[in-house]
Amino acid sequence: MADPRYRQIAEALRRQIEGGELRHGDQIPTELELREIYDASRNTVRDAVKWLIARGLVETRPGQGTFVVEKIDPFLTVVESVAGFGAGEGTASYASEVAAHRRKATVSDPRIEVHQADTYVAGELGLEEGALVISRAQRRYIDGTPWSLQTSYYSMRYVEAGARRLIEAVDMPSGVLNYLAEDFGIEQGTWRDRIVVRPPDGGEAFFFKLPDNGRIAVLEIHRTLFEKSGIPLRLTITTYPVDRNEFVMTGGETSL
Amino acid sequence: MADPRYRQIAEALRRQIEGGELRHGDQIPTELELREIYDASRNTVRDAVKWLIARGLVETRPGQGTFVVEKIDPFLTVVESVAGFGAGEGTASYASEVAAHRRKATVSDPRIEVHQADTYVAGELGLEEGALVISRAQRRYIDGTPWSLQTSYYSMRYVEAGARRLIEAVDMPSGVLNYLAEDFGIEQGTWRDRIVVRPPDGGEAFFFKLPDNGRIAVLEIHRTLFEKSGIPLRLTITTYPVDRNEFVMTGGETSL
DNA sequence: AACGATTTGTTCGTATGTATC
DNA sequence: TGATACATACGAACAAATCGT
Repeated sequence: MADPRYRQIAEALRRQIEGGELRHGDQIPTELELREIYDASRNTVRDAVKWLIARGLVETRPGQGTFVVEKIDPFLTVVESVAGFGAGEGTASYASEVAAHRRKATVSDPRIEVHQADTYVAGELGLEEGALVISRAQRRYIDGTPWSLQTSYYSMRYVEAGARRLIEAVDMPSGVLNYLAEDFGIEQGTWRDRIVVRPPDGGEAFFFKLPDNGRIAVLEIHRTLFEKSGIPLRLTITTYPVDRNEFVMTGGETSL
Repeated sequence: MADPRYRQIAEALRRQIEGGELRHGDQIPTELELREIYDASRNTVRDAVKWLIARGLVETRPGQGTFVVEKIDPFLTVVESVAGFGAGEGTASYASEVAAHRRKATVSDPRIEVHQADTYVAGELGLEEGALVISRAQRRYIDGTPWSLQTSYYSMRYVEAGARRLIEAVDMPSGVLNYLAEDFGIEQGTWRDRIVVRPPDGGEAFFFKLPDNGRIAVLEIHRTLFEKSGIPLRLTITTYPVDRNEFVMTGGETSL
């Protein structure tokens, strides 16, 4: 009784959704019908629907109606395999992510930029702020739907040492790390991950086709990879929409 | 011009907030003042404020006003240290998380329960669904504010093998893993992490004092730790409110 | 292609309740 | 206790999107 009317109506609908009476994709009663069912004004039932929207339970489609949101099949992302078998690189581990669910992964050719490192990138790569870095940004899709954005930052010193393919806008299926290891003897060592959940910016919201309902977020995994010597090799920032992914990381000592 | 009035007002306020004219904690104009400033009805300016609330930019306090939300100092959580130095256990790694920022960490005594494993727990621990498991649940605080909820699940076989302290409701500062290793020779091996972002349930919202504005989420890290032999040792689920944490994980091969 | 019916979106007005100082 | 500020609720009108005829 203490609860306001719009909350009572919203909770009643929520019970129907979570109880299975209204299933994913179903249309819920129209505002006019809800007005009669609960004997409330249209504005009040609209407040109830807004409360459900804010919690991601329903979505409205102008001219059509209000629908229970589709549950998205979570996709399992393997971020790391067992230590000692090497940090999975680029396309290789990405393909293995997809294999588990037999979906088709595609990767855009990288967009290459050379620019000055901001405070964060410089700090992670152990460079002076403003030092030149190469960024390689790729869009990754699964079954044609946008799945993640990935940008890797490298110090210019690898290019100066001859690794010119770093600044070529071509995907390296065998991996940048293999290229650096085989041709230049640069071996990877430890890595460090940082996980951040934050609201998306406009470009991300557009790329991931995120609804503009305020309850959305993206998850970022920042991986700083070091050379065997301990020098930072690269920083990779991968951005995922939070509603489409589960992440699995494996590591630690292994008995194999 | 195409945008509705409430959006225009909301965007104007958003620019003032992000541009620094309105700072964190500041009160924004009252609804009556906004009504005069933008020459709109009270309901319209309220719609604008609701839009800002949904995006986490402001919060309302009945009887007081509407305020720009305080930016929370992100706390750096070290989830894993370098492989080969062992998966950081309970209190030990938790204390090290806190040390970096000189904050005071406290942990509640665990709430112990013996119950039947559901599908997920049974699957992770390699048990039959319905098999008996021990759960040890703790609340963790930093400087007195709730910081995370942690529940660990163990198979009953460790208790049957004599590890009776597993079912005692006392915090083990030296760690459960040390106890199992030193007294019973059970050594830890690989681990696997799963990361999930989801809406909080009622208990979590209460514990973390999360505002009921629909845009909140919690981040769960599920760590399945294996014995050296490959048998699952325990499943630990740690739940964090997403607005208070950043996570750092380190691992991989090390050159030390 | 045009139209009408349906449904949600926006905006206003108004009244009353509740929380805080 | 009164003043201020946000919360809830109702009614009304028109706009915009969608769909079927």
